[in-house]
Amino acid sequence: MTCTPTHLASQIQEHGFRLTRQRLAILNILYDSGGHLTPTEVFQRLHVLLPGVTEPTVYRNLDFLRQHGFIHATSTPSGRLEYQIVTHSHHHLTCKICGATIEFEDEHLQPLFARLEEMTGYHLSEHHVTFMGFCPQCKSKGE
Amino acid sequence: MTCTPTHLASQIQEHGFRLTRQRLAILNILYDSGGHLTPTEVFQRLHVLLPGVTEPTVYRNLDFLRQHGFIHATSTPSGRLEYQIVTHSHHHLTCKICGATIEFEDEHLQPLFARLEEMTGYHLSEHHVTFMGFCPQCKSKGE
DNA sequence: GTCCTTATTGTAACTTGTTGCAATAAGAAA
DNA sequence: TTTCTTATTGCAACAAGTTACAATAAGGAC
Ligand SMILES: [Mn+2]
Ligand SMILES: [Mn+2]
Ligand SMILES: [Zn+2]
Ligand SMILES: [Zn+2]
Repeated sequence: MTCTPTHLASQIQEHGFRLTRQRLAILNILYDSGGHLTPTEVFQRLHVLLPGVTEPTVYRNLDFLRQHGFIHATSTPSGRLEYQIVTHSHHHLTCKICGATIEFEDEHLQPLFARLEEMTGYHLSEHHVTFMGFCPQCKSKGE
Repeated sequence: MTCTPTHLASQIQEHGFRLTRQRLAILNILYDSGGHLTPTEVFQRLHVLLPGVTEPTVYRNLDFLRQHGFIHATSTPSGRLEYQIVTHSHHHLTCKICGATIEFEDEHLQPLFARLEEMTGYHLSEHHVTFMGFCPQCKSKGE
């Protein structure tokens, strides 16, 4: 799976979507960051590259790219979205107290997904889930 | 597990927190609804009961009640939070296309949680997770 | 009941996210 | 290259959510 901005850009065009300067810049920003970015963080960096750009363009493009599978979103504990170019399928475990986040491989979720699909008839499409808990350091402090 | 507003109210006081009219009214609203409510929905209903109440009070109390385990929150696909008084431990499966949501019992998630806890040293505290996918009706239409 | 302490509230200003619509520019066609 | 179509953008106004701080009221002591 190649997930460079260049590769994603041609995917976008192959699907018949327009490759705007804004869209390409957002892909570059996400790629360079390597991790998760909030829409505000994307906007701040994008504003440097393309001074005229506005917030609605950022929100609309992040949602557009996510809807078509070019990037992934995950919910934070506070109910916001963060975006990322996912190169290896993974999920997250975040400490409710200190925020420490670790990743775990998608394969660990597959048995559960298989069972849920069998039970419910749904097709599970989630590839970037965040679970909440307490890290080893904070475990003693609270429930 | 008794989860009536009256019972939750005494729990709040037993923990040394103050039982304000606003706090009690929010519990009643969530209890009467029976399902998930957004902060805005809670505010609209609360405003009828206690005309002077403001949005920050709603957001602060929903977060307060959640933090101390009196109510539960779950993330929607659009990255917002919804709140509920959870009487039986359950999770959700939501269709990305039509929004159809079904519940499944907590016990199905326990084997995964046990394995993650063992692998990572984290203590998983999540009791109200929403997974995304495609319902049987919408399954054919998109990935 | 009155008094006291301070957790909780309302206010005002702010940040973050969304929507309708006219102006623009991506990409196809000539 | 120039022209054409329309997806995408910027703009303006709005909705949702957060914060600092002074005013209020919950609940314990008397
Ligand atoms: Mn990730
Ligand atoms: Mn629920
Ligand atoms: Zn921690
Ligand atoms: Zn559906």
